[in-house]
Amino acid sequence: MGRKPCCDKIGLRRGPWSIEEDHRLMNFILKNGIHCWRIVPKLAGLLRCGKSCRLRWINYLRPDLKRGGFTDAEENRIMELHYQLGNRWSKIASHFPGRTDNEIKNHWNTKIKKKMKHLGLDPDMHEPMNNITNQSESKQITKSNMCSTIKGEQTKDQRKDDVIIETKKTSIISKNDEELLAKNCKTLCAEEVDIGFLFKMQGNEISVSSSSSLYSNISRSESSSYLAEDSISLEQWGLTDTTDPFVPWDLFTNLDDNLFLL
DNA sequence: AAAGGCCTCAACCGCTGAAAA
DNA sequence: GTTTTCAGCGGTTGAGGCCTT
Repeated sequence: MGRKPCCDKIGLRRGPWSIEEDHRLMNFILKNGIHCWRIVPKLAGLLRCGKSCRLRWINYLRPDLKRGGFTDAEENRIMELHYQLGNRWSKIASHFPGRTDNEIKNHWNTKIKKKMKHLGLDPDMHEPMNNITNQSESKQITKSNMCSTIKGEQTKDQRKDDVIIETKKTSIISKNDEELLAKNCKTLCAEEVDIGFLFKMQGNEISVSSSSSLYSNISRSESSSYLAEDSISLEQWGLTDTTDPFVPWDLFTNLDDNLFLL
Protein backbone atom coordinates (compact mmCIF):
# COMPACT_ATOMS: atom_id res chain seq x y z
CA MET A 1 0.00 0.00 0.00
CA GLY A 2 1.14 3.51 -0.68
CA ARG A 3 4.33 4.49 -2.35
CA LYS A 4 7.78 3.23 -1.82
CA PRO A 5 9.92 5.20 0.59
CA CYS A 6 11.91 8.06 -0.89
CA CYS A 7 15.22 6.87 0.43
CA ASP A 8 16.77 5.41 3.49
CA LYS A 9 19.14 7.92 4.92
CA ILE A 10 21.76 5.38 5.92
CA GLY A 11 24.88 5.79 3.87
CA LEU A 12 23.75 8.96 2.19
CA ARG A 13 26.00 11.95 1.97
CA ARG A 14 25.09 15.22 3.63
CA GLY A 15 26.54 18.69 3.75
CA PRO A 16 28.07 20.78 1.02
CA TRP A 17 28.04 19.45 -2.52
CA SER A 18 31.28 18.69 -4.30
CA ILE A 19 31.94 19.79 -7.87
CA GLU A 20 31.75 16.19 -8.96
CA GLU A 21 28.33 15.77 -7.40
CA ASP A 22 27.12 18.97 -9.03
CA HIS A 23 28.33 17.79 -12.40
CA ARG A 24 26.76 14.39 -12.01
CA LEU A 25 23.43 15.95 -11.16
CA MET A 26 23.63 18.47 -13.98
CA ASN A 27 24.56 15.84 -16.50
CA PHE A 28 21.72 13.64 -15.47
CA ILE A 29 19.07 16.34 -15.55
CA LEU A 30 20.29 17.73 -18.84
CA LYS A 31 20.14 14.30 -20.41
CA ASN A 32 17.00 13.00 -18.80
CA GLY A 33 15.07 15.86 -17.32
CA ILE A 34 13.27 15.53 -14.03
CA HIS A 35 10.48 13.03 -13.74
CA CYS A 36 10.86 11.76 -10.20
CA TRP A 37 13.31 13.19 -7.68
CA ARG A 38 13.36 9.91 -5.78
CA ILE A 39 15.15 8.08 -8.55
CA VAL A 40 17.37 10.94 -9.66
CA PRO A 41 20.22 10.27 -7.19
CA LYS A 42 20.22 6.54 -7.95
CA LEU A 43 20.33 6.98 -11.70
CA ALA A 44 22.78 9.86 -11.46
CA GLY A 45 25.09 7.85 -9.24
CA LEU A 46 24.77 10.16 -6.26
CA LEU A 47 24.78 9.22 -2.61
CA ARG A 48 22.19 11.87 -1.85
CA CYS A 49 18.48 11.73 -1.20
CA GLY A 50 16.12 13.04 -3.83
CA LYS A 51 15.15 15.92 -1.64
CA SER A 52 18.72 17.09 -1.41
CA CYS A 53 19.13 16.82 -5.19
CA ARG A 54 15.98 18.82 -5.78
CA LEU A 55 17.15 21.56 -3.46
CA ARG A 56 20.59 21.68 -5.02
CA TRP A 57 19.11 21.96 -8.50
CA ILE A 58 16.56 24.61 -7.62
CA ASN A 59 18.80 26.77 -5.48
CA TYR A 60 22.12 26.42 -7.22
CA LEU A 61 22.34 24.52 -10.47
CA ARG A 62 19.36 25.77 -12.45
CA PRO A 63 20.67 27.42 -15.61
CA ASP A 64 18.53 30.52 -15.36
CA LEU A 65 19.57 31.49 -11.86
CA LYS A 66 20.34 35.15 -11.49
CA ARG A 67 23.31 35.61 -9.20
CA GLY A 68 24.51 38.71 -7.46
CA GLY A 69 22.99 41.13 -5.04
CA PHE A 70 19.46 42.40 -5.10
CA THR A 71 18.81 45.73 -6.75
CA ASP A 72 16.91 48.47 -4.97
CA ALA A 73 13.96 47.82 -7.24
CA GLU A 74 14.03 44.16 -6.35
CA GLU A 75 14.21 44.96 -2.65
CA ASN A 76 11.26 47.29 -2.90
CA ARG A 77 9.33 44.71 -4.81
CA ILE A 78 10.11 42.07 -2.18
CA MET A 79 8.81 44.36 0.53
CA GLU A 80 5.70 45.07 -1.44
CA LEU A 81 5.04 41.41 -2.08
CA HIS A 82 5.80 40.50 1.52
CA TYR A 83 3.23 43.01 2.60
CA GLN A 84 0.72 41.39 0.28
CA LEU A 85 1.62 37.73 0.71
CA GLY A 86 3.42 37.37 4.03
CA ASN A 87 6.15 34.74 4.37
CA ARG A 88 5.10 32.88 1.25
CA TRP A 89 8.57 32.88 -0.18
CA SER A 90 7.85 30.67 -3.13
CA LYS A 91 5.00 32.94 -4.18
CA ILE A 92 7.22 35.97 -3.79
CA ALA A 93 10.04 34.28 -5.68
CA SER A 94 7.68 33.52 -8.53
CA HIS A 95 7.70 37.25 -9.30
CA PHE A 96 11.47 37.25 -9.70
CA PRO A 97 12.77 35.24 -12.64
CA GLY A 98 16.08 33.67 -11.72
CA ARG A 99 15.68 34.18 -8.00
CA THR A 100 14.96 31.37 -5.58
CA ASP A 101 12.66 31.37 -2.60
CA ASN A 102 15.62 30.49 -0.42
CA GLU A 103 17.60 33.43 -1.73
CA ILE A 104 14.77 35.85 -1.15
CA LYS A 105 14.07 34.43 2.28
CA ASN A 106 17.71 34.81 3.25
CA HIS A 107 17.84 38.35 1.92
CA TRP A 108 14.71 39.23 3.80
CA ASN A 109 16.00 37.81 7.07
CA THR A 110 19.48 39.25 6.84
CA LYS A 111 19.00 42.61 5.13
CA ILE A 112 15.51 43.91 4.66
CA LYS A 113 14.28 42.97 8.12
CA LYS A 114 17.12 44.90 9.70
CA LYS A 115 16.52 47.87 7.50
CA MET A 116 12.91 48.02 8.50
CA LYS A 117 13.63 47.53 12.17
CA HIS A 118 16.13 50.32 12.04
CA LEU A 119 13.40 52.51 10.67
CA GLY A 120 11.14 51.56 13.52
CA LEU A 121 8.94 49.37 11.38
CA ASP A 122 7.73 45.94 12.28
CA PRO A 123 8.91 43.71 9.42
CA ASP A 124 6.11 41.25 10.02
CA MET A 125 3.27 43.71 10.23
CA HIS A 126 4.71 46.41 7.99
CA GLU A 127 3.67 49.06 10.40
CA PRO A 128 5.39 51.17 13.02
CA MET A 129 6.49 49.19 16.03
CA ASN A 130 4.55 49.89 19.22
CA ASN A 131 7.60 50.90 21.10
CA ILE A 132 8.77 53.32 18.48
CA THR A 133 7.58 56.22 20.55
CA ASN A 134 9.71 55.05 23.41
CA GLN A 135 12.69 55.09 21.12
CA SER A 136 11.76 58.40 19.63
CA GLU A 137 13.41 60.28 22.41
CA SER A 138 16.72 59.21 21.01
CA LYS A 139 15.77 58.07 17.53
CA GLN A 140 13.84 60.17 15.12
CA ILE A 141 13.35 59.56 11.43
CA THR A 142 13.50 62.19 8.75
CA LYS A 143 11.40 61.62 5.70
CA SER A 144 14.35 61.91 3.40
CA ASN A 145 16.41 59.52 5.45
CA MET A 146 13.60 57.06 5.53
CA CYS A 147 13.11 56.97 1.81
CA SER A 148 16.77 56.88 0.96
CA THR A 149 17.29 54.14 3.46
CA ILE A 150 14.59 52.01 1.96
CA LYS A 151 16.22 52.50 -1.39
CA GLY A 152 19.59 51.44 -0.06
CA GLU A 153 21.17 54.85 -0.13
CA GLN A 154 21.74 55.10 3.57
CA THR A 155 25.08 56.45 4.59
CA LYS A 156 27.09 55.38 7.56
CA ASP A 157 26.41 58.70 9.19
CA GLN A 158 22.72 58.36 8.59
CA ARG A 159 22.71 55.02 10.34
CA LYS A 160 24.22 56.59 13.38
CA ASP A 161 22.15 59.69 13.24
CA ASP A 162 19.10 60.26 15.28
CA VAL A 163 16.16 60.47 12.97
CA ILE A 164 13.13 62.65 12.77
CA ILE A 165 9.80 61.71 11.35
CA GLU A 166 8.65 64.80 9.64
CA THR A 167 5.47 65.34 7.72
CA LYS A 168 3.47 68.16 6.31
CA LYS A 169 1.27 68.31 9.35
CA THR A 170 3.74 67.83 12.15
CA SER A 171 7.43 68.34 12.29
CA ILE A 172 8.13 65.76 14.95
CA ILE A 173 6.17 62.76 16.10
CA SER A 174 5.03 63.36 19.58
CA LYS A 175 5.64 60.84 22.28
CA ASN A 176 2.90 58.28 22.89
CA ASP A 177 1.06 59.33 19.76
CA GLU A 178 1.04 56.15 17.75
CA GLU A 179 -2.12 57.06 15.93
CA LEU A 180 -0.56 60.19 14.60
CA LEU A 181 2.51 58.23 13.61
CA ALA A 182 0.44 55.79 11.62
CA LYS A 183 -1.42 58.62 9.95
CA ASN A 184 1.77 60.42 9.13
CA CYS A 185 3.19 57.27 7.69
CA LYS A 186 0.28 57.05 5.30
CA THR A 187 0.75 60.61 4.21
CA LEU A 188 4.44 60.09 3.84
CA CYS A 189 3.92 57.04 1.73
CA ALA A 190 1.51 58.80 -0.52
CA GLU A 191 4.11 61.42 -1.18
CA GLU A 192 7.05 59.13 -1.58
CA VAL A 193 6.42 56.28 -3.95
CA ASP A 194 7.66 52.74 -3.39
CA ILE A 195 7.17 52.48 0.31
CA GLY A 196 3.41 52.48 0.47
CA PHE A 197 3.50 48.76 0.94
CA LEU A 198 5.46 49.14 4.13
CA PHE A 199 2.39 50.03 6.03
CA LYS A 200 -0.94 48.47 6.41
CA MET A 201 -3.41 50.72 4.80
CA GLN A 202 -6.63 50.95 6.63
CA GLY A 203 -7.91 53.87 4.62
CA ASN A 204 -7.71 54.47 0.91
CA GLU A 205 -5.07 57.14 0.80
CA ILE A 206 -2.78 54.91 -1.18
CA SER A 207 -3.16 51.55 -2.73
CA VAL A 208 -0.54 48.86 -2.77
CA SER A 209 -0.57 48.81 -6.50
CA SER A 210 0.55 52.40 -6.61
CA SER A 211 4.16 51.37 -6.75
CA SER A 212 3.71 48.41 -9.02
CA SER A 213 4.32 50.34 -12.18
CA LEU A 214 7.94 50.64 -11.25
CA TYR A 215 8.33 46.95 -11.71
CA SER A 216 6.21 46.47 -14.75
CA ASN A 217 9.25 45.40 -16.69
CA ILE A 218 9.69 42.42 -14.45
CA SER A 219 8.05 39.49 -16.09
CA ARG A 220 8.05 35.88 -15.24
CA SER A 221 7.45 32.54 -16.79
CA GLU A 222 4.65 30.58 -15.21
CA SER A 223 6.66 27.59 -14.15
CA SER A 224 9.90 27.63 -12.23
CA SER A 225 10.49 23.91 -12.44
CA TYR A 226 12.61 22.41 -15.13
CA LEU A 227 11.55 19.31 -16.92
CA ALA A 228 12.99 17.63 -19.96
CA GLU A 229 10.35 19.26 -22.10
CA ASP A 230 11.53 22.68 -21.01
CA SER A 231 14.10 22.34 -23.74
CA ILE A 232 17.21 22.86 -21.67
CA SER A 233 20.17 22.87 -23.97
CA LEU A 234 23.83 22.89 -23.16
CA GLU A 235 23.96 26.36 -24.61
CA GLN A 236 21.81 27.52 -21.77
CA TRP A 237 24.47 26.39 -19.40
CA GLY A 238 26.98 28.70 -20.90
CA LEU A 239 27.47 32.16 -19.57
CA THR A 240 24.93 34.65 -20.75
CA ASP A 241 24.20 38.21 -19.77
CA THR A 242 21.94 37.08 -17.01
CA THR A 243 23.67 33.92 -15.95
CA ASP A 244 26.66 34.07 -13.75
CA PRO A 245 27.27 30.64 -12.25
CA PHE A 246 29.14 30.60 -9.03
CA VAL A 247 31.33 27.77 -10.17
CA PRO A 248 32.96 28.53 -13.51
CA TRP A 249 31.91 25.99 -16.07
CA ASP A 250 35.49 25.73 -17.22
CA LEU A 251 36.09 23.91 -14.02
CA PHE A 252 33.84 21.14 -15.18
CA THR A 253 35.10 20.87 -18.70
CA ASN A 254 38.64 20.60 -17.48
CA LEU A 255 37.81 17.57 -15.42
CA ASP A 256 38.18 14.09 -16.78
CA ASP A 257 34.95 13.29 -18.58
CA ASN A 258 35.18 9.70 -17.55
CA LEU A 259 34.74 10.77 -13.99
CA PHE A 260 31.23 11.84 -14.75
CA LEU A 261 30.04 9.02 -16.91
CA LEU A 262 26.77 7.72 -15.63
C1' DA B 1 48.67 39.09 13.73
C1' DA B 2 45.30 36.94 16.62
C1' DA B 3 40.90 36.46 18.78
C1' DG B 4 36.24 37.04 19.12
C1' DG B 5 31.92 38.48 17.35
C1' DC B 6 28.96 39.16 13.45
C1' DC B 7 27.01 38.10 9.00
C1' DT B 8 25.74 35.40 5.06
C1' DC B 9 23.71 31.73 2.79
C1' DA B 10 23.73 26.73 1.56
C1' DA B 11 21.69 22.95 3.37
C1' DC B 12 18.85 20.46 6.48
C1' DC B 13 14.51 19.64 9.21
C1' DG B 14 9.83 19.06 9.79
C1' DC B 15 5.34 19.98 8.28
C1' DT B 16 1.45 19.94 4.81
C1' DG B 17 -1.47 18.95 0.93
C1' DA B 18 -1.69 15.99 -2.95
C1' DA B 19 -1.37 11.72 -5.10
C1' DA B 20 -0.61 6.80 -5.49
C1' DA B 21 -1.65 2.14 -4.05
C1' DG C 1 -12.05 5.57 2.31
C1' DT C 2 -7.54 4.67 4.32
C1' DT C 3 -2.73 4.44 4.43
C1' DT C 4 1.61 5.67 2.81
C1' DT C 5 4.75 8.39 0.31
C1' DC C 6 5.80 12.22 -2.39
C1' DA C 7 7.11 17.10 -3.71
C1' DG C 8 7.18 21.47 -2.11
C1' DC C 9 7.33 24.93 1.35
C1' DG C 10 8.89 27.80 5.32
C1' DG C 11 11.75 27.78 9.49
C1' DT C 12 16.15 26.95 11.33
C1' DT C 13 20.98 25.83 11.67
C1' DG C 14 25.87 26.04 11.34
C1' DA C 15 30.21 26.46 8.59
C1' DG C 16 32.98 29.70 6.78
C1' DG C 17 34.11 34.32 5.59
C1' DC C 18 34.34 39.08 7.09
C1' DC C 19 34.90 42.76 10.34
C1' DT C 20 36.31 44.86 14.53
C1' DT C 21 39.13 45.31 18.42
